[in-house]
Parts: sequence; structure tokens; C-alpha cells
Amino acid sequence: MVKHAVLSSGTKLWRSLACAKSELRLDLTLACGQSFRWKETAEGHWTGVMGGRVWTLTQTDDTLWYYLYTKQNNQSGGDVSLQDNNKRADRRSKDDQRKDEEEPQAVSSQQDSEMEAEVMLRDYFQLHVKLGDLYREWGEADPHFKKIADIFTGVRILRQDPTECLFSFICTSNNHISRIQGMVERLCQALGTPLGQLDQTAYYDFPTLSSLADCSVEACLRDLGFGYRARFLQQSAKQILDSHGLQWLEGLRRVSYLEARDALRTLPGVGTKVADCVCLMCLDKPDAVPVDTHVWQIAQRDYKYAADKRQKSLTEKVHRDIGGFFRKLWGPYAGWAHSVLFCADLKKFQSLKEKACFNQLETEEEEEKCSKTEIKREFDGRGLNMMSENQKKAKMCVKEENTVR
DNA sequence: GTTTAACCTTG
DNA sequence: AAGGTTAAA
Repeated sequence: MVKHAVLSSGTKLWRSLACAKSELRLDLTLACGQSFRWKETAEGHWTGVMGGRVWTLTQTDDTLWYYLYTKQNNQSGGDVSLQDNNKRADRRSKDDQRKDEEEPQAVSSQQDSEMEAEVMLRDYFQLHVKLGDLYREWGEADPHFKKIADIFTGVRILRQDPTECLFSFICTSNNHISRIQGMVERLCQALGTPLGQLDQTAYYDFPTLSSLADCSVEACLRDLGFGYRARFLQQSAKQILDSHGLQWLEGLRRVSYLEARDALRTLPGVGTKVADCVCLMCLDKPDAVPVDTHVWQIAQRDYKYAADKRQKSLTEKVHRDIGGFFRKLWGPYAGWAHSVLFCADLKKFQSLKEKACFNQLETEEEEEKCSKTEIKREFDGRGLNMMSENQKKAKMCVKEENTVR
């Protein structure tokens, strides 16, 4: 049985590329809710599907390590073949293919595939975008960002497959991450091509547009617990194929943000927020700022954003205003900056924040002493640390009121 | 142009 | 309630 790869058991079959953690943090980037299919299969090791292949990724201080599994053909047990490589080439953009044509075919097929894997990875993580520079710019423009950014470094926007991204985000309405992950997993299991098995886990490609458009899909997905989203998924797939064609989604990469956003919003189940997520996370629109309830809260709590007339809900106007506000604050990569704050606000990453806060508290207040009675009074059963953390949080709030605006 | 309620499940 | 969208007032 094939097992999940682990770096410590030998680096021979792993490949690597130079990449500092300030440019990419796998744990934050892969688990902050922009993609739903990467799983931590061993400590610091993330396994998932990208470009129709199964990968395990991990990192050390200045190196990103990747392990690309050979294709397990369930029928014949075949290995990676030239045919597979050609298939993958077909999936890539025309620009990439044109480059290939211009290059002399002097490299061996193994070197070629190694090169291709690295190209895919660089593309997926958009490593040409210098995150360190952007963090510095956002920090100079926004003191609150700077404070968060020191803890949440290396949060990148992935360049996902448009079909996977769109249909995953149609699942996100009125929903939370843990359930979305389960739904996407079941979606791939039910309608996607099997890619192989590692330990007890089977991996699948994301379903194609054609398979999603089939009339039977709605009933199938309702059985799998998708609720009212089942119809949206099937209808959107059908609408894209019927009135636009297979290449339409990827083509939206080459039109403006506003045009892509409006085009997406014609699809059932795609409103302002989902359209912005898709624009940002797979259509090369780094200025798209998805405004959901969390981002709205962030805007109010950390930026003293007040709606015109005490808006009770996330209206279209609030979306526009908050998106515009953050674009003005952070510039053309506002969507990337937004994801850093979004990530920092996730419950699952609070421990990270609290740890840093605790350390900072200690350095700031080395001479200050809390009396034991105070600790006892504040202790609420969640652990002694929490008291200091809450103090720190309150302190941060006061600071924010002084620094923001 | 704005507001409200219903929509499917489950952690 | 939970990362929203839609239809109808």
C-alpha cells in the first residue's frame, strides 16, 4: 500500500525550491478557507490535489519541499507515462504551451517533468508575487495590519483551478468551513476521477463541468447533504456549458475585475461575495475583496467602519463601501491583504495570536506584577494563560482606538 | 434602491 | 447559528 510521504524518512524522492516562510506559510495559506481540500497528513505535511495530481508539501526555514506521487491507475497499476505528461500539458494555458514550442526539446523527459512540476507549484502559489514587499507596503499604510502581519506572515492567495474554486464557493453560502470541507470531499468522491490512494485515504480530481451539469447531479448532491446548494451547483454548470462553453471560466482571467464579477453573478447561487472569492482566488483579480460577515465585523471592530444608517445587514451598498474602503487603504492587492486579516480572525488560529500576545505582554510588563488574588479572580477555568491573554486583548483594543484613523 | 424571510443541513 | 443568495415586498 502506498503511504503518505514524510520528509524525515528521506529526502531522496522529494524535490525542493527556495522559499522563505515570510513568502509562504503552508499552514496558514492552505487552511485559511480559500481552498478546502488540503489536509495535514503528518506534522507540517500537507497533502492535496493540484493540477490533477496528488502532492504532499512541507517546508523548512528557507525551503519548500514537494513530493509528487506517481499516478496510480486503479485498473492497470500503471506509472507516470508520457501520455500523462501530455495530458497535463493540455490543461495548461496557451501562454505556457507557446513557451514550450519556442524552447528546444533538448532536455530529457524526466528533467522536463521535474521542471513542469516546479512550474505548476510556482504558478499555484503565485511565487512571482513578492509577499514580503507587499506586507511592508500594507504595514506602512495601515498600522493595524502591521500589528497582525508580524504574527501572520506568509499568507498567500492561491491561484486555484477556476472550476474547483467556483463550485467550492457555491457551497459556502450560509455554511462554515468544517462542513464545507466535508461537502467538497463528498462532491469529489461522488463525481471526480479517482487519482489513487495513500494509506486509507482515496484522492479524487475535482469533477469536470460536464459531470456537474448532468441532470442527476441535483438529487445526488441532496442525498449527500448539500441542501439547496445542490441545485445551484448543477444549474451553474449547465448554464456555463449551454450558454458559454468549456473555456469560459478560464477566459475570465483575461477580462477586467468588474466584468468577471458581473459575469459570475449571472450564475445561480453566485452573489456578490462568492463572485469576489472566485475573482480573487482563481481569476487573477488581486483587488477583489470578498466581504462576508467576518470581514464586516473586522471593518467595524478594527477600522471603526460605521455604515451610513446603522445597517443591520450586509447590503449591496455595504459590500461596495467596505470593498472600496479596503482597496483605498491597501491598494491593488487589497484582496491579498484582506486574506491576512481574515486568516488572523479565524478561531483555529487564535492560539497563534495569543502566544505572540503573551510573549509581548511579558516583555512589555516585565516589571509589572500581578497579585495572586487578581489571577484567582480572573481565572475562569480555561487555564491561567487566558487571563493574561484577555488582558492583552483589552490592551490591544485600547491601542487600536488610539492608532487607527 | 432597501429590507426581509426562506432556503438545507449539521457542528 | 454557520464564510450567502434569491425572490418578493
